Amino acid sequence: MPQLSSGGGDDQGANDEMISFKDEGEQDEKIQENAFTERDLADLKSSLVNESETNQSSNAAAVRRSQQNEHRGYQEKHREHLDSVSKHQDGGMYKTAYPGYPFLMLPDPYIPNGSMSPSSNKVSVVQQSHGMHPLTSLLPYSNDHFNPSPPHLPTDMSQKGVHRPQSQDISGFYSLPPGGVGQMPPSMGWFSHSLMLGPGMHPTGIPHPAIMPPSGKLDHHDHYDRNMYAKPHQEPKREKEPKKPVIKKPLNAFMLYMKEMRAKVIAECTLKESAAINQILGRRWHALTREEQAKYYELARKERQLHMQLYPSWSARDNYGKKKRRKREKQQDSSADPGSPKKCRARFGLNQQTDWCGPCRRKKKCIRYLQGGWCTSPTSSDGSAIDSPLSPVDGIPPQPASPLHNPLHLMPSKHTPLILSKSTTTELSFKALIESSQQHDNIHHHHDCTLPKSH
DNA sequence: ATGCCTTTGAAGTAT
DNA sequence: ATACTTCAAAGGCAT
Repeated sequence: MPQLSSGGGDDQGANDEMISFKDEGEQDEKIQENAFTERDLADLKSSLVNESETNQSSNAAAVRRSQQNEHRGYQEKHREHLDSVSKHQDGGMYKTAYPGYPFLMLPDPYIPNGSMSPSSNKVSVVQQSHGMHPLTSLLPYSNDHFNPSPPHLPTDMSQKGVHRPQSQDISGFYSLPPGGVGQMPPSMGWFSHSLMLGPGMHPTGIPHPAIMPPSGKLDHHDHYDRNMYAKPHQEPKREKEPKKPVIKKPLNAFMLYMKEMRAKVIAECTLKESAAINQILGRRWHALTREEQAKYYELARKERQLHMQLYPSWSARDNYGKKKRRKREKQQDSSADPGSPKKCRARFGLNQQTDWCGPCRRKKKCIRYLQGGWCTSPTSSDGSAIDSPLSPVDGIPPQPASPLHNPLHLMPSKHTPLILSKSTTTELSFKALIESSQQHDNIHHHHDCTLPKSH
């Protein structure tokens, strides 16, 4: 599986998460196939983390942390911060077009004094099959969702990139969420989508999908229709509910990839169920070359950086625990005794230092799994252990012998892409999953979506 | 109306 | 330090 080496370079330090779940041999093989060597990756990583970014990120992170507990002056603070950011950009921060992304103006941090040549081809030379711009689908909101901006607003961003008029009181033109400019959304944020939207688009790119009304779900179209082009006199209503809008997490590399490829998979597979589609996308993600993945990691890194700049006081903690704590409840249900990793290792005679046991997430491959068993000893509803009932077939993880013997919560999802859930048991999905199961781990297939073309 | 499913990765909390 | 959890997107489906 193509992976980026951690190299400790990522400003978010997330690369240690990029763990292969394929056999090492397989990975090695692929690595050999790729001209993109580990060294290349190291170079890439180092190039991704350049001096300016480091400074900027660290500064932003510092500010972020320092403001973590400051909930006052929320609006003003963000406004001020954005002003400063904008000024910084005016100072030449955004000035160079990124060859890989013709429409995207990159901030200097990504093009550090030329040290990270955007034309290095290590990041941007991703084939744009399907005739889709690499960022097109990454923009959560296509042009269709936007109307032409007011004619009085500047539209020429080709020179200044994502210049956002600081002096303009945007709230005077648009009804902004309580966060005002400071709540301008991040994901593929103002710099990206404002640039991608083409002439006539409001350069501020306000608002943004990352900002969700406190109420929760909101259709993207709806979101933009209401916020971006809402009229100022809707303000009074908001005053009644000066709730802080929800700032969404920046999308990670895989999420960006999914955004881009979902439509394609839907078209190819005649599928609409996201669960099934995501399984396909997950496999395709692993089948991507390092260069291809690097593109998305790079984009994700930019997203995080931009997010950090836009919302220095934001933390993922802000959205933590807001969703149903279903998993916790599930765990309570299934907590007959999956056992701690330590206990699990001991139980299976694994090395406590090197072997992995537990939920098979991250880090090393589960030895137990490789042996055809379960990463942890699954337990039935009565708490009795069920030990490795099935053997893997052609690398396919053991599938549940029965619902009783296979509580889904005991099945590491990464190893069970074919869970036949209630939502995937339709005939179509079933066939799709069966077929995809036959291709599981076959990362070299070109069309891993051999789903029925018709119903 | 709300949550689940399903994926990977980032970042949070818990131990 | 490590393990584990939550949330990002998506849309059909179940409750």
